Amino acid sequence: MRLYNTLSQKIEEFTPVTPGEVKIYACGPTVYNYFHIGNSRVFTLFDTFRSYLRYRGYKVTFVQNITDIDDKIINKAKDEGVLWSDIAKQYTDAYIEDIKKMNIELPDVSPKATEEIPGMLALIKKLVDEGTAYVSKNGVYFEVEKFPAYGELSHQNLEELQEGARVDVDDEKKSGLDFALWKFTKPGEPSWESPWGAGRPGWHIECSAMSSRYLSNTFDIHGGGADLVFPHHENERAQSEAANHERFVNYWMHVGYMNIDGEKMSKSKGNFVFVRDIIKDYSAEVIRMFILSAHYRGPIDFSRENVEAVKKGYTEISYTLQRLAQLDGAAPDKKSPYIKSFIDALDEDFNTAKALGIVYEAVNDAKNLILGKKIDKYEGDIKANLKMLESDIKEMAQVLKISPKFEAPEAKAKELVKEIEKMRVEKNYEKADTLKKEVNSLGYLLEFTKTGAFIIKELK
RNA sequence: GGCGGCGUAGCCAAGCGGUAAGGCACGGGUCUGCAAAACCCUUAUGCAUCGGUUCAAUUCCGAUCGCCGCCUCCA
Repeated sequence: MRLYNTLSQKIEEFTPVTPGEVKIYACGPTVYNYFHIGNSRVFTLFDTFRSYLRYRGYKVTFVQNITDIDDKIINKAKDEGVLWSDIAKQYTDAYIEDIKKMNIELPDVSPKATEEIPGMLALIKKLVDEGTAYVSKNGVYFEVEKFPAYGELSHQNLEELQEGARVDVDDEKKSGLDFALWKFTKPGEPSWESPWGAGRPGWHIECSAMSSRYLSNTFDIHGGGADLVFPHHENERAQSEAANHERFVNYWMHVGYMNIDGEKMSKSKGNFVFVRDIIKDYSAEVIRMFILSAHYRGPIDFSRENVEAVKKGYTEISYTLQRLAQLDGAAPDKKSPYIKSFIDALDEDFNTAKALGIVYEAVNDAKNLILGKKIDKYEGDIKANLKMLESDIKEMAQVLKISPKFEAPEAKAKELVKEIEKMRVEKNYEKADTLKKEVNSLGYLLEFTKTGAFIIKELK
């Protein structure tokens, strides 16, 4: 398998630290609001990636933090006149609800910042003791000058960063680029004790502490949205490597933005759609398929029209699987060449768009074989080939977690169809049409083909 | 100003040195008693523009134009 690494800006062969195991850390939500479809791109992408890694035989450990203490949470609490911890609790619960609605598996570990303070303090202490961090009036700061590799991940050099810096210069800091590891308490704000004074953690330190604790100092893959490359991941890397004197992360995976009308969807622009709203109109599978329809590193433009188009494709897959399920026979002990193409596509920097194209091709073959068309690459018994395709399509859909859910047609529908077939033989078309309408009203589409009648549960 | 990305048919989207996957839409047709979100065909001598390298470029290099993003909280 090969993956693009933000650090090297190249696609590299993926080699895990421990053979057969993959340790992944992805930055999770700051719980001050519901998450939107753009945020869910990262969650969905890593969830699908996790599924694929398992399919490829890896044991996966996936850690994703929950930032439950932060300026935005404090501000929201002030605005609403409630406790900051109530805000954190409310939106943590909402996050878990929404994740479940999206059929995203919860991480193996979901550490909360407020429960990991000791680990963060230990890390900060190391940095202070070694002189990489210093204590100022407002908090404890990481001194960027002391970490020569600073800027490598985001491909910036210090001078340019300093020139471009739009940050207000804080006289208490040695450099505008230095960032807070620990912020001393301001009146009315939550705080924890520390050797340097009461305060709360800076934003970046939690990920460094948690990834070390739950994965290891050096782990395989660190991911998140492309907007985290700088400063968040750059800072994490600086802290961790300065403290541990070990390589922090082997592969950095960054997911592109979801746009609306060509512009990044973001909470500050207000051009977002909450997952809890869109999920009312589209199934988790359709939304996931929409997200997977573009390569993860590029942008994807959200619009109802684009999701609608994907939904039609999804419906086609569902209908074909329903048709296949109604054929008797067992899958033979072999696979179509599509499985290999599918793996090849995903092995090359997780190209889900290409993989989806392969699913469609398999679906198309199945449709044609059902009609009794000859396709050169399929030899032998048609039903066996169809059952093979059914098994393969299901396999691919399961890996991508876009499996259509459907049940066998209900008994009443089957009876009616038998009756319709009888009427057709008797050329009693009037009666047949009446019965057809009855089946339609049960929510089924009917197809009469040479291979037989198919009863398909209609997707709305 | 620095850094990064993008520009492929009406729309979405792969491909990234060897002659344009796939999806949606449109149009034409076929099967069918009638149907079918059933099937077939059609749709880019062309991949923003202009140059260059090469036997060969959408793919590499350079320039130009346009769009977007990061450099400030952001997935």
